Amino acid sequence: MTIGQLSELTGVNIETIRYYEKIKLLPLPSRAANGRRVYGPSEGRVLAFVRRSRELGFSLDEIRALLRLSGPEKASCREVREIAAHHPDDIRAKIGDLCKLERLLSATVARCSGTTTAPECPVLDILDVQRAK
Amino acid sequence: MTIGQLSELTGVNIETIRYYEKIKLLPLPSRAANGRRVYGPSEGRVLAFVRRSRELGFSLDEIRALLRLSGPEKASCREVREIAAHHPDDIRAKIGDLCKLERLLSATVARCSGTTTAPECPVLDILDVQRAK
DNA sequence: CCTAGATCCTGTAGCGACTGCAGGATCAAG
DNA sequence: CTTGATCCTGCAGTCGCTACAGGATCTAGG
Repeated sequence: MTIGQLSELTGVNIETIRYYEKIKLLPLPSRAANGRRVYGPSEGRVLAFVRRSRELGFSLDEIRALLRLSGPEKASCREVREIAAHHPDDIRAKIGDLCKLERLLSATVARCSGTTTAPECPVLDILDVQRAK
Repeated sequence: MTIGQLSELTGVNIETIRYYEKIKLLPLPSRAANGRRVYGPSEGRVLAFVRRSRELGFSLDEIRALLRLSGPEKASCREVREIAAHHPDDIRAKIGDLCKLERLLSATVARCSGTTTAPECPVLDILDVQRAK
């Protein structure tokens, strides 16, 4: 598989694949005689794992740790749990923040007629004056 | 007011204030004889505006635009509305993503006993195999 | 066989929004 | 007069990419 095909298959940008290689998230792939990278199906699976983990909000460092744990068979589920466990809390907190924010912003934009001049604009008011959470 | 007091007052890091100045988000402050930055209450208000806008998810470029609109009295509310209006949608989309993610992750972590070895760990499974949204 | 365009290579610089540090100057309190 | 806090400038680093520049090589069509 060429890097382009791997990119196609996993939905990960070519540049990003090379970047992952550079920061040693992915192992150095073998090379064809012409110097081009050659990938097999196992590399595809690893990269898909990385992509999926990114989508779930894990950092590249955490993914590195997860890959280490999923590789050699000796790893314990508990360690995986430790990495994964704090995420739902973070996420819930973020959701809460965003919900408050969404209510405030859309209510404010709704009150904004679009006709008055800036000094009376509710959107500017809310940024300027209002301190309510 | 010194930069430290301004930082205290607004909750914006000193380094960040200087950064905002460098990228011309904030105007150059006047200086005391010893070369130190001196701020008045109006600078405090502007910086608080910036902070609040950041909390609401506006980019520094958008904030620059909002400041321009809120400054000279001629600005129209409609332009403000244009900048603000697309945010609630973005935010709602983000909330939706995060909710799905939170459900998936916490259900998975719950299923993870912490006792099995890595190959059977549900957390690793979900990253590795499962493709469901 | 030749050419055009696609794909690949390395290496480096840029993004946003900061954060941190080096190395020095100056201030305020005891 | 000394100590420690605060300030100054300027630059490098963070994260997770993305976008070049400038070249080499592959593949398909004529």
